[in-house]
Amino acid sequence: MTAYQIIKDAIITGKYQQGKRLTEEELAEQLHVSRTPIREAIKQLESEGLIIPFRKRGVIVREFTETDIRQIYNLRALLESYATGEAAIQRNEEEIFQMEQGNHDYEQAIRLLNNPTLGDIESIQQKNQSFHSKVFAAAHNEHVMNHIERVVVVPLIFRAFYWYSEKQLIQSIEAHKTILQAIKDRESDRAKAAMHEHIYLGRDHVLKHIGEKKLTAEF
Amino acid sequence: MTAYQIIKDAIITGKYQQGKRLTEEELAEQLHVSRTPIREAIKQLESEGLIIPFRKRGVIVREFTETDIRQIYNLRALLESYATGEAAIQRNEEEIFQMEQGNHDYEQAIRLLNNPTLGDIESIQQKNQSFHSKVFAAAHNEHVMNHIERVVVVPLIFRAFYWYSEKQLIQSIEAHKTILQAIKDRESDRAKAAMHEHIYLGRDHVLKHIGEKKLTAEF
DNA sequence: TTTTTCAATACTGTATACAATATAATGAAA
DNA sequence: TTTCATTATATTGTATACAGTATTGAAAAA
Repeated sequence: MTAYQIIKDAIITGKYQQGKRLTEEELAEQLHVSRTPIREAIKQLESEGLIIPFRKRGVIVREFTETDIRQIYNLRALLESYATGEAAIQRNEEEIFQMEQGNHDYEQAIRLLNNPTLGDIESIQQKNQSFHSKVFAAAHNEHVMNHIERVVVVPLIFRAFYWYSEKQLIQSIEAHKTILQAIKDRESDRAKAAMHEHIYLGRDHVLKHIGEKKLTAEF
Repeated sequence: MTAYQIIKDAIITGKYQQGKRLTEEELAEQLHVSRTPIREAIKQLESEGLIIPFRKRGVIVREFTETDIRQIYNLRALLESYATGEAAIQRNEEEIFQMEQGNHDYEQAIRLLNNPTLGDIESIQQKNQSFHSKVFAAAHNEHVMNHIERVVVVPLIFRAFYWYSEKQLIQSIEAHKTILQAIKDRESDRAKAAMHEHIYLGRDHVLKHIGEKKLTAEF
């Protein structure tokens, strides 16, 4: 694990809470490395928008407002739906197989769920992302892919899965199946629209819950 | 000027040609700085996709194929048209004024053009970008803005403005005016579509000319 | 008390030396 | 002559010292 990954994880999981100030020296000591790799990590995280400079005295972990979250999800919807539409045109049989497998894994993980732990949630989240990635890969468009990967990962949002009811999780499997079928049928517009809607459902789910329960580190 | 900006400019202007290999030490010597700021610059340029690692022995300036150019312009069209549609909804009077001023400056620069030098072309290009930026600013969406800023860099390498005829330049002023009017009228879809088309014209212009005259550093 | 000036300090920014490592070159074995 | 193992070398990765600078705090002036 690089310093970059460690710090990023600490932010995403909420170990470094929003608004927390970080200095190079402090991080270097915590991770038992020199300031050099820490500086590198900070620069990168800054460019990703996860931290922001704090008047030449280190950085602070960025706080995301409801507006930020809405804008980020809308951007995701824009990019991912575009890529999905392209995937419906460019995909080959091998990629169809990969996507089917990806969604199968996702479905399995959900069906086996019972009294989920934080680790289970993370695993589900990861399998969901893996399915999405397989869809984008089928678009054969490196540039769109890069932009999708750069869309800000909002801290603590992985917990959205924690808030899903069993019914909602099963609906998300169905959404994946709809997307996949449209891609198989080369119905580009339909695949695109289905992905768009799928992400909007996720967005609204998150927005509904951040109101109820503020995103904090306590779990 | 930071090391980052110097190297980036050298790539955009073609001083460092596509395929050229660069090492930290070499760059450090050329720019009369130590390897530290060079490393920082390289990391950033790598993340922007302008250079790619060359088997742990420095980096090479990335080469872009016709497919890359098409994909990048399509992505630009997607993001910029989205932002333009949002701008038509979110804009305020001050921003309208800024956009008008921006396009006025662009028009002036073109009308005064006569036997243009490379500097003139660069100035026009910059004024065009300035107008576009003012449109995106009116969208009040930092996240989309960040993505747009990342996608407009590569097209700079291909110097679209160098090949524009006077007639085409005047057409681009008109396109800006159409976009601006739609934003003023809060006609979101129309503004979006006009921007989309404007960028597609730019794309096709570039694609047409990369075949004719190879893009080299001699200028 | 409020504002201004100045010094202290808490940092970041840069240079440099050295460690680690992948690649290239060399020579030995097949 | 080709393949494999070994050494040399080019180059990145990391630690560290010191330079530079904005911010803070303290003292002096208003």
